Amino acid sequence: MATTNPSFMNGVPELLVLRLLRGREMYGYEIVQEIREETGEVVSLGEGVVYPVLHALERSGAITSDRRPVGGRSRIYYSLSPTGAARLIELTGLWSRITGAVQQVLVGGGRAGLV
Amino acid sequence: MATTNPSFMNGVPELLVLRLLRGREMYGYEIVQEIREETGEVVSLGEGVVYPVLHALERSGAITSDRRPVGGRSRIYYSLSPTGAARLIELTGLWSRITGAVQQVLVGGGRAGLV
DNA sequence: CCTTATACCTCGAACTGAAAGGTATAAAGC
DNA sequence: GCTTTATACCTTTCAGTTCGAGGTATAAGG
Repeated sequence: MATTNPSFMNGVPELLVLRLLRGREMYGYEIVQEIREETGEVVSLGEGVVYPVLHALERSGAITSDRRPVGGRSRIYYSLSPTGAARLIELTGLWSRITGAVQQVLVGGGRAGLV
Repeated sequence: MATTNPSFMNGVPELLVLRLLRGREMYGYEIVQEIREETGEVVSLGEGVVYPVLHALERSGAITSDRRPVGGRSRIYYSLSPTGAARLIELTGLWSRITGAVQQVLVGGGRAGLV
């Protein structure tokens, strides 16, 4: 089943967000910075990417939100739900298969019938 | 045109095509099938993706074409130019950095201050 | 005060890549 | 002889993502 439709390389922002939320609950602004930092700025998703992803994930039940005032300011903390954990596993596997496939071509040369 | 940000995850078709052409000259139809085969159908780029990529690469001087009749039918063989070889190196490095960065987040957990 | 940092948000533009369709020849099947 | 299948090229249209820019509001620092 060669997953065709959605542009085979997409959903990386979703994957990253889910993965970060696996460890602890976080709020949007924090996620934006965390991705930037942890990837050494190689991947830098803006708020215009992260917030919509968060909203879509919440709508689909993958994460839950909890609005909390912190020092006078208001933050929305998101946590991973079981659904989200499953989705994370799914996306991680997909990512792994795709990068593996690309790597296969990159190394290629004369694929010595491994598999 | 001001090269907007090309979505950090793009250009994989271009990368794959360039890589395949590194080994030998190939024609479009062949490239389509080769990608399908070599990735075990995980990545399956249609002709609607490959042909435009080939044309863009030729326009940019990364590859050259040579139309040849083979058994009554006409094929356009493409070869990598020095420019294309450089582009391949560039894209390979980019791909490597990006997948590395994503991996960094995926493994993450407690990045022990490496850098 | 006024700028900077935090923290949220949305919309429009841009770009990809997917699908589908279109042409033409050769070979194989009926 | 005719039709289907495989080869081989190509383009256009469409949908989905991501990006950038902009917009609101509070708190803190100069």
